[in-house]
Amino acid sequence: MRQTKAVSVSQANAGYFTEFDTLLGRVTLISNGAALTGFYFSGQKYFPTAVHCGERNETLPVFAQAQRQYRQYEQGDLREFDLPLRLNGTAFQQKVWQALLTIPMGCTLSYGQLARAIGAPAAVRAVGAAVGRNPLSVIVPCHRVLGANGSLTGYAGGLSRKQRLLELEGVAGQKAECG
Amino acid sequence: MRQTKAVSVSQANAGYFTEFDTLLGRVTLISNGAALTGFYFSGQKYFPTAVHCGERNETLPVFAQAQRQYRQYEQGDLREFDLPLRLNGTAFQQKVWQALLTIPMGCTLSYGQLARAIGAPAAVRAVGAAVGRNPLSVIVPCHRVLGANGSLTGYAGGLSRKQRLLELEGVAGQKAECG
DNA sequence: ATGTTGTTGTCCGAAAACGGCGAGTAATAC
DNA sequence: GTATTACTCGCCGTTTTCGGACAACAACAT
Repeated sequence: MRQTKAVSVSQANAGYFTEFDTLLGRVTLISNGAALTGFYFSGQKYFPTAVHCGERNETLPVFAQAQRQYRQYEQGDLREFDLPLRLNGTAFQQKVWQALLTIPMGCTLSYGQLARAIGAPAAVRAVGAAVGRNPLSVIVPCHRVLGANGSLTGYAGGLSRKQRLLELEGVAGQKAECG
Repeated sequence: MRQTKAVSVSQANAGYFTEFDTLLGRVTLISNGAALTGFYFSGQKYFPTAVHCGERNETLPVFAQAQRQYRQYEQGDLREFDLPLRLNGTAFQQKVWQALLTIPMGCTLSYGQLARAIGAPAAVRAVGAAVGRNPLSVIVPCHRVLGANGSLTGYAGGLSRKQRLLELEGVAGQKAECG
């Protein structure tokens, strides 16, 4: 009677979640109670399994805060999110996501530039993978990363969302490297 | 720069813990907030890493309840614990631990008997391993399992503790199978 | 444009190692 | 002759390790 995999520690789940609707579709927010740990568009790739989402919670301050700021962002009235975040991931992923946080609105970067920025110039594909696993869409602006030739390449939430986010930020599709 | 293992989900920790002293040394209790999930003697093997313990909490009802009952047990005034428990483990481990819960105070069983009891008569060593990983010392009475020849064999909290627990329960070291 | 190749972190499955045993056999102790 | 001890080997779930496949790239060749 061999077992498939084993739940091992299991420790129930990580916290709370809520949902709200945006111009780009329904969004699920996830939190550990204090910081925001997830921002996923509906149907998004790598969406965490239910067990990681925890229980629904409509009163968490960080959720209200995130929604408020997202509304402003959506209207073009917010250029930078200011929220308690918690990025759960490997050391490599953390480095990549931290680097993403430094890309200002309206600017873009290529995967290669990003790789060089974190000191792993050859790990370009690995960077691509890490960018794809970004748990905080929009807030950690992985949509500001384009191919070296300016192509959209990919987006866990779908390329059309990436396109619209960039338009919203005033990037018409081509590269817009800043500094 | 290969990485060792990756924290992957991590999801912070599982809940709360507290500590108290007993005749057999300091004990750490762990809980998810509702049920008791851990009872570990200080220095015990397989003690969960800090990340699983959560934050200190001195007011949790289940902690008070557990300490009260343990005091009574320690004095020989309690023959059976009555607490909300939560056993986190693989399916196999759960079966083993559940079986342990049915061994009455003052009785013992061998690893082989235990294996047969859960319907896996050949999985004797696996049973031994599972018994060793028991997260709720004393409460899930893994100390009541002896070798087929009545020897103490092993105990995550140290053989002397196993010995003393058995003495407390009126088992003088030899087998005391009940039924 | 299209195809090919180099690179590297992560995921996943397979395989091996590891025990809180126990039964059976062989080697001693009376 | 019994009775103990010592050793060997099979058992099986879990944990660790290891190797291969994959990918939101980029540079180069054609």
